[in-house]
Amino acid sequence: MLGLTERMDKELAGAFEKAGYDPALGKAVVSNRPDLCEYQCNGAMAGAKAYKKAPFMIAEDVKAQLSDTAVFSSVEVVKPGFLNLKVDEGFLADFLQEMDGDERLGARKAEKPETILLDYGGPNVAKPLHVGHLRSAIIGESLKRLGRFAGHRMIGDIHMGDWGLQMGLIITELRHRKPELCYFDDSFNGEYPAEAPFTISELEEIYPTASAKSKEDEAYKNEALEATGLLQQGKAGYMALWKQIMKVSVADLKKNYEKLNVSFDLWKAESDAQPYIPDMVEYMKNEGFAYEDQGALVVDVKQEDDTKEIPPCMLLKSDGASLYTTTDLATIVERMDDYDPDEILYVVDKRQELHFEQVFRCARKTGLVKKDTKLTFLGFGTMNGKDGKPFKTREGGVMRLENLIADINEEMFRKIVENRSVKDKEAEETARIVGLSAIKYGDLSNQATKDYIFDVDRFTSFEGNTGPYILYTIVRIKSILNRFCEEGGDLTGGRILPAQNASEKNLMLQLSGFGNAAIGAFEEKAPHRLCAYIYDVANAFNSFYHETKILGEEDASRKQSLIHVLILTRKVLENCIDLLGFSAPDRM
RNA sequence: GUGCGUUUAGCUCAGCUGGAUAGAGCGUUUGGCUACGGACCAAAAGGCCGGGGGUUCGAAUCCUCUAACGCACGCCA
Repeated sequence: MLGLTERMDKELAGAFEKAGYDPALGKAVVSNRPDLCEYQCNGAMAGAKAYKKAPFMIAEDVKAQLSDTAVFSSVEVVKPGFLNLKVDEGFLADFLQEMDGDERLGARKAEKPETILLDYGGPNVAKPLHVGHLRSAIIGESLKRLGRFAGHRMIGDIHMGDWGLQMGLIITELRHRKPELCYFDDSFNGEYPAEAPFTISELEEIYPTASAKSKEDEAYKNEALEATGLLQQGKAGYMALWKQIMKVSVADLKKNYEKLNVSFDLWKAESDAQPYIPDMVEYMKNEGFAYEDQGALVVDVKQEDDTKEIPPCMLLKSDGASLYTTTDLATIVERMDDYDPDEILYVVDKRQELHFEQVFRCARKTGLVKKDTKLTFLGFGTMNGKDGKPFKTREGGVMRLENLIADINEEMFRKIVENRSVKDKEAEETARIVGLSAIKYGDLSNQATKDYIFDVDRFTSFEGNTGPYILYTIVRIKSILNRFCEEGGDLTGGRILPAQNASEKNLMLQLSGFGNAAIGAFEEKAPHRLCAYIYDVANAFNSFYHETKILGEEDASRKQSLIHVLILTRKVLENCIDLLGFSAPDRM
C-alpha cells in the first residue's frame, strides 16, 4: 500500500502538472509550523526561478487545481509561496484503517532487494566483551533488522578476531604455565584431549597477563610472535589448542550476545579467511599490484585526488606473516565467493576509518569485488562517561559488558520494586527487559557516528526521551486493552472514524508516518531517526490519552474506533522497538 | 606536521539534505489526580546555532578563512 505522504505527493504532483509545472515539485513535508498547518509544500518557491514567475502565483495556480481534493481539508497559500496543507480527517481515518490491516503497516518494500553482508560485533576471542563492543552489537543488530524489514537479504556476521598476535600471546603464556601439556610436545602424535585445559575465566585472565608481559619483555614478545607464526602455519599442537580456545570462547560469547538480544547468522572469524590468503597474494603479485617495499609486500592505494598521503596497503610483513589488512582483504574474497553480496557493510569503531579506506581501495583496484559491489564503512563514535572521557569503571579500568548490564539491571530492579509490589521473580525479569531498553535506546537515540555520553541515571529514567518511557507507554496501552477485553470488549469489531479533536488527529498523523520513519532510518543507516519517531508517537499518545475518555466513551462505534487507534499505536510502537532490538514487558 | 570529525539553551542531544518565529529531554519555576497506570499531562523562563567573511529572495544547513577540542596517520588489531 502507498504511504500517506506518497498519496499526498501524488495529489500534489497531479496539481502541479495540471497547472503546467513540473510534477516533481509536488512534495509534501511535515510542517515546521504546526500552528499553521500539518504539512507544507515548498515546490512553488523551488520552481520560481525556472518558470520566472513569482512563487506566490505558482502556488495559487496549484491551489486552484486542488479545489476538489479529497486528500486535503484545507490548502492555503502564504507569503513567499508556501502551500500550507491540512489532511482531511476522513481521508486520514480511512488511511489508518487500511494501515491497520496491512502487515507492513503501510511501509513500502524495497523494489530491488539486495544481499547485504553486515559485519558487526567483532569481538576478540579469549577476551571478555567490554563496553567498546556494545555499540557495534547494538547498532549492527538494529541495522540488520531495519534492512530485513525494508526487504533486503541481510546476513549478519560476527567476524571474530581469532588469528592475530593475541593468539600467540595466549599460547605462549599457557606454555609458560603448563609446559607439560601435550599441545606443546612436538613428539606427541596421539589424539588431543576433548576437554579444554582452561575455563573461560582463566582464559580471560591469561590474555591481559600475557599482553602486559610482552610489553616489558622483548624475549617473551618474540616468543609470542613466533607462536603466532607457527599457528598460522598450522602447527598441529597449536591448532588443537586454538580449537579449544575457540570452543570455550564462542560458548561464552553466545551467552553474552543472547543477553543483549543480538544474534548472528554467521559466526565467522578471521581464521576462516586464511585459506584464501596464499592465492590472493599470488594473484596480486602476478598482476603487478603488489611489490616489495622495505621488505614488506604492499599495494599502492593512492589516488590523484587525495588531499593527503594514503599509506600503501600492506599484505605481508617483512617476516612474511599476514596482518589485519591481509585478513580483511581475504575475508572480502571469501564473502564474494560465498554470497556475492551487493554490499558489505562494516559497523566498526570510526577510528578504523583509514584502515578500511585502504582495504576498500585495494579491493577495488585489484578487482576482488565487482565494480558495483558497495563497500561501506559505518564508523561509530566512542561511548564516554559523564566526564566526557572514554567510559571506565570507578577504578579506572575497562568496564566489562557483563558488569555494565548487571549494574543497569540492578538499578532497574530497584526502581521497579520501589514503585510496585510485584514478586521478585517477575521484577527481575522485567528489570532485564527494561534495562536492555535503557541501554539500547540510550545508545541508538544518538547519532551513530558521534561520540556520546553514557549516563546511567538518564538512560534508566522513566521520564524524558528514554527506553523505559517508551516501554511505559506500551505497557499503559496494553493495560487499557486488557481491561477493555475483561469488560467483554471485542478487539476486532468496528472501524477507525475521523478524529474529533486536535490531540487525536495529531496521534493519527504521527502513526501514519511509520513507514517513512522505518524505511528512512535504514536508508540513512540512522536508527536514531526511528528513536525520534517513536518518541513523537509516544508523546502524541500520552497527550491524547490524557484528554480522551476511552473505556468510558458512550458512543459504541466511537469507542470501538478509539480502541482501534490504541491497537494501531501499540502495533507501531512494538514494531519500532523490535526494529531497534528490544521488546516490552506486559507490566512494569 | 597532514588529514578527518566535533562545536546549537545551565547539562545531554535533535534539526528530515537551503524555507516561515531554531526544537526536545533533564534541571529550574508554576498549574492539574472522585476517569481507563500521575512512572503522566499542561505551561513559563532559558539561544549572536564557536567566531569572521561570502553565495541568494532566504543559511544552523552550502563555500572560504579562523579558533578550541577529539581522533587517525606501514610491519598491533
